[in-house]
Amino acid sequence: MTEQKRSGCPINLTLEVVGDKWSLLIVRDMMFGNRRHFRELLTKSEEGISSNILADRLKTLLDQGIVTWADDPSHKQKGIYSLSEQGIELLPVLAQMAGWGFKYLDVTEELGIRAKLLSEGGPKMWAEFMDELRETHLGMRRRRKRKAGPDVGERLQAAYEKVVARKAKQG
Amino acid sequence: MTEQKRSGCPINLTLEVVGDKWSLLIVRDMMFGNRRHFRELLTKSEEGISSNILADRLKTLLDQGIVTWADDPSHKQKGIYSLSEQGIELLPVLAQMAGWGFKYLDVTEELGIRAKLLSEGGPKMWAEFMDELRETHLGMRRRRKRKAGPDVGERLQAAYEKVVARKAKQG
DNA sequence: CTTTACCAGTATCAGTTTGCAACTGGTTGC
DNA sequence: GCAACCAGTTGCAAACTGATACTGGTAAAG
Repeated sequence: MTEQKRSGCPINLTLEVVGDKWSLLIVRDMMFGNRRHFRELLTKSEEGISSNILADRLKTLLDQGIVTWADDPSHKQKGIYSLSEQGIELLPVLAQMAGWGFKYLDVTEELGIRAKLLSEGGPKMWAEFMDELRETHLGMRRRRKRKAGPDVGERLQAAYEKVVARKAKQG
Repeated sequence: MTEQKRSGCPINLTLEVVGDKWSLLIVRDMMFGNRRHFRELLTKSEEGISSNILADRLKTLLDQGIVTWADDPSHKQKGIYSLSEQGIELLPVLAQMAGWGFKYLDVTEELGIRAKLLSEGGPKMWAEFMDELRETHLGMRRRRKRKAGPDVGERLQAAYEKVVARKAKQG
């Protein structure tokens, strides 16, 4: 109600919505890790979010229309969180942030490989990945023709696992 | 020293650096408003940042190498803040955030017009603007040939002023 | 040369947010 | 029917935020 905006600038408004240390990480985990349940987001979080913060951020992401919620028919207690179109369209923001972080910050190899590929892939790859997200989160048929090879999501995941495996072998 | 990272993920690391409600607004004002002095950033801030927060954020932006500081020869007390290459390369992040905010949030017309143009202009326009920023902040000669028309920065500013003028006339 | 305006911050302190840890109330699988 | 799992909620100390006042100095005007 009394939530007054500091200004009507699009950058400011975006920051008021997702400009904190956790919201975009939740979106990231839903996008790239396909975490859809509260417990998944909680326990598989690389950064170790705490449950009250997760609950609070999910509430605002829901209020903002960035994610949606639905019953999980397989389990009376479970709910499924999905990205909305608005949430899916945060991908380019995340991709640019990932690219910048990869270039300038002290990124670990296994967690940086996705950023590298996504950055090299550019807007075309992002659009393809967003189409895949529309399929898994919105239940939409893909507009774009399915490419011959594996999905963008699968390629990113495979590249990540390859690095993890190599590092494990090296010890 | 004891500043431990939550994870080595590029998105997380980026958020740890600029994932708060003010840092990117300071960068925005330096980029699009050419605010270079403390007082300019303080008093011309659309959102009304307070001096302690501004001082604190400038300190971390300096620590992170996103902005640099130099004496202003014209005034013994003034310093000039400039964007580094690393800071200039935050432009695509800001542009994507601006585009998303413009599309989904309650942006005012005069503050949204730059976002609209920048979004429509795409990566090519961003690259051109970044070259202009390298000129004004790094003192570099432009690599790209100077286009016939006015600068991107000038075009954005002119579009903003046009909207302001029209709204003033209307009432 | 002295008064006023401007400059870059710092200090203080109340209010808010964060985040760990423990807990609630329920469901599912064995 | 009992252990494990589910989605959160609660309590509380510590950290962070932000409005306001203030410091110590420089520049410009009269």
